[in-house]
Amino acid sequence: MSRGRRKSTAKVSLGYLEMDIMPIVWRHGLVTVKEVFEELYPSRKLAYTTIMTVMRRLAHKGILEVDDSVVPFVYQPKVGSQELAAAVVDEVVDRLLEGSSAPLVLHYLEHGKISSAEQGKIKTLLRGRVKTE
Amino acid sequence: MSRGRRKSTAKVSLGYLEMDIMPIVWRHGLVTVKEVFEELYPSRKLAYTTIMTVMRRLAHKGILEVDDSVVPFVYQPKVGSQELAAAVVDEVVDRLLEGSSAPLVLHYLEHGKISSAEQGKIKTLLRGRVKTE
DNA sequence: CACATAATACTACACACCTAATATATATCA
DNA sequence: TGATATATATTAGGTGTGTAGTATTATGTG
Repeated sequence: MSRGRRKSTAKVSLGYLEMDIMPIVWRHGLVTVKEVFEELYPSRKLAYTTIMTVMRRLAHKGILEVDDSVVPFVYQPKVGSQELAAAVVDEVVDRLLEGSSAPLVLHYLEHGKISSAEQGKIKTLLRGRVKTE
Repeated sequence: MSRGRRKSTAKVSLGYLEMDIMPIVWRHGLVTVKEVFEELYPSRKLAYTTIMTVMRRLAHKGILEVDDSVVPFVYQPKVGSQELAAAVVDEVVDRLLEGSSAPLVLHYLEHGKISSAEQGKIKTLLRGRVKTE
């Protein structure tokens, strides 16, 4: 059945500030600490060095990649948003829901905002599904 | 669009051990520290007092309720698994995916195990959906 | 090149969570 | 009721994350 191992991104655990920074990085693709700092500043009055510390930690975790051959350093994401979100959420699903994602899916279908386009994708997926169980 | 407040369960944040304990509590409904300890022990060789400390913390967070009128104390969940999982995952979705749950839903429809019964529910839901967005 | 400016490195503190040892209180049994 | 077993309370160390100050290094400018 090859339900295979928890794939690549193992041992994922992110703090809230780390999570808040990631979307900015994804939007930019290549980004400096300063750019993240300035984009985040209006909503979160954090020190520049705070952002730097956190971005360094993200790099240390393998979630960001740093090019330190130029100054200021240029950061870029090593994993995509869906991949990372799925990895983080998997930890929760595995623990709280003991692996069954269905309740969560139902929850979001009921309460989340899903565009028509996405509903279409879902229907298509459902048609072609192999019923696992 | 009433992006409204995060409903009841506000400020949800659980550690991994806290999460590992919750399914046991849900299964029992009413449970003592000892029962949780014994059920968890085969897979996690933790001290009895460790479980006690964590369960007390969960109670402090309002996730468990304690009846200390009897000894040993009896704990019970104050929130259901789906509700709690959704609250925790919402934090991640709001941050990493900036609120759009669709990518996650698609991810689980593709990679998660969804029973036929659940697929049926999903289809029904989809049929009756108000297309938001 | 000297100085100002910008960036990075280092250090640190607070709090949450995991873990558990030790101390104290509560039941239970002979 | 005294001893024993059981449970709870207290205390604490280690690590991760949020936050940021200070020190050091690199860059740009006159």
